[in-house]
Amino acid sequence: MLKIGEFSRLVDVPVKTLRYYDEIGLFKSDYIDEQTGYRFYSFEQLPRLNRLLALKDLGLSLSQIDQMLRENLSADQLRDMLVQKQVELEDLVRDIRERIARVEARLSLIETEDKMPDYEVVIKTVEPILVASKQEAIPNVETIGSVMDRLYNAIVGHIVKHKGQFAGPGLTLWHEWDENLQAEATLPIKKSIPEGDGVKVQELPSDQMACLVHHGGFEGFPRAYQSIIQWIEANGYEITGPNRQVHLQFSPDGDPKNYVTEIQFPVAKV
Amino acid sequence: MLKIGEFSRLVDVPVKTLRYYDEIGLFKSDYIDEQTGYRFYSFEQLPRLNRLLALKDLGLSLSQIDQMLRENLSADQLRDMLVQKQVELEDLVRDIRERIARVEARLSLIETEDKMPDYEVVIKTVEPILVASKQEAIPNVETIGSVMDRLYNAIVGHIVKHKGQFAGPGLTLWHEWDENLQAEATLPIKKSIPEGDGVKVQELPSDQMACLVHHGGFEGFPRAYQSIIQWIEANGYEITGPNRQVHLQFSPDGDPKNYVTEIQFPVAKV
DNA sequence: CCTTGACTCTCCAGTTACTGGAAGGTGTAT
DNA sequence: ATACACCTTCCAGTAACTGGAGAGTCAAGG
Repeated sequence: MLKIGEFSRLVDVPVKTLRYYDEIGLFKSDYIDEQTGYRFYSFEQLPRLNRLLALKDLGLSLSQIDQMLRENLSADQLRDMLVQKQVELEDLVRDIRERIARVEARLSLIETEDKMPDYEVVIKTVEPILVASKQEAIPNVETIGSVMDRLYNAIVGHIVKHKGQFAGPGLTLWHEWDENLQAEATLPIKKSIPEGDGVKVQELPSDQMACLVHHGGFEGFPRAYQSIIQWIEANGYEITGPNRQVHLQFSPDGDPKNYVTEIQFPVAKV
Repeated sequence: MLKIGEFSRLVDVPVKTLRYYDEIGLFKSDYIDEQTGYRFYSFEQLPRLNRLLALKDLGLSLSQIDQMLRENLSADQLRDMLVQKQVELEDLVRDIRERIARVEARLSLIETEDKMPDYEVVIKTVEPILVASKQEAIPNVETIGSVMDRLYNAIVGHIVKHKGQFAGPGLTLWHEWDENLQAEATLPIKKSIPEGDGVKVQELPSDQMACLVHHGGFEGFPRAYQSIIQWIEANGYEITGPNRQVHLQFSPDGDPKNYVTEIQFPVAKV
């Protein structure tokens, strides 16, 4: 019979931890002196504790270990648990690898720019959203403003005509980037309305998006786009569809300095 | 101004989490209605939150992030933190890889034996220990018992002669395994005593040991040794010195069934 | 105008696997 | 007798939330 301190030294487990295992019923002392409350451990307990430590070393939780020690389960069950743990650990390694890649991307950004980046890119999942939309080709960059105005006005008119309810800020989808610029203006609505007047009604799907928030007028967009695209490449994603501009704060006659636009690119891991 | 739920949807962060960040002062709402206590958030807060999320994505703790957002630190400090994080993450990956290897080793053990292993091997660090010891060659396996008896008796005699104090169970070191078997019997003592009678006094160093506890007589040792050596190989360790048998429970005239012996091999990762 | 349902508030408890500390009792060596 | 090493219980804290109870607020529909 060994006192807790001796046993602790023998098995190289802190006294506090042994008391904790005792408390939660995972590993009880063999015998307790009723007078003093001293715990005593025996050599016969060593196999159980060593099994416990070995399983802990595999990364299993104490409650899992408790289960395994209590009901001595079949080899099949045991193998299942271990295989599951294996998968879990491999997932974890992948996650951490990605994280390391992000840290490295940021480090290289610091090397080149010598400061925190201007824009922060975050990955998030957007909800599906019901919108009324209208699409049009844009002949050249100078006309973007007027075309978008026209598209949004047409959608607003159509929604009002059908007594639809607005459900949030407008967002523009960019379908083509080459010579023939294709923009789709959309306005979220609460319930579906009939199509017509060149206005389509559709649900934009839920998707994983790389997002960046831009404050100010459109003249700052090129830098913002450059940042987000650079980030997407540096972090091993690829673009999987049309990007969005969410006009969080916008009024056609307001001061562009107060505009807030979120740029979103649907992405997936390469 | 957005209510917490709207803001939550915008940034894809749970309401509960926003309230928590508010509570710990990491990210406060822009304005609180004094009547209702409702929190309101503004678009101007987006950059700060996005930076926060980006840093969290790198695996930094909230208190580190708080620090980084509060005092906007130099590029050097930032780089240091990131490099440190990088090292930390790489260590973590290594740890998990080892864990995966252990899980795989156990799985393959299950495949071959179709049950939990008889012996559990654990890695632990043993404390340095002061011992009186005597070494001798053992001509053949049959004589082990008598030789060990003689050695231990000699050491006991020597310790008693010098009024030394015993400090725990005896342990045997095995120096050579080939034809010429070399065993060193040792007995822990509390304080140093003079050498003599062929008895040496030395401090066994602290070391990392692969350990296994065997219950019963010496006839079971071959299987135990096989198990531990197999484990050491399967888990990518190598043996770095003489192994020990710690005679936790032993008396020369007791019933061998009650013997408890811990077999320890000093090991290091390959 | 009232009700309903969605939303918000605060406060409290629980999660994991311990770790640290305080206050007080026990065992042994000098 | 006393010092000290060791043991006991109980309480609090860790990180980053998550869940729930009970109560107040807001906007839309009937």
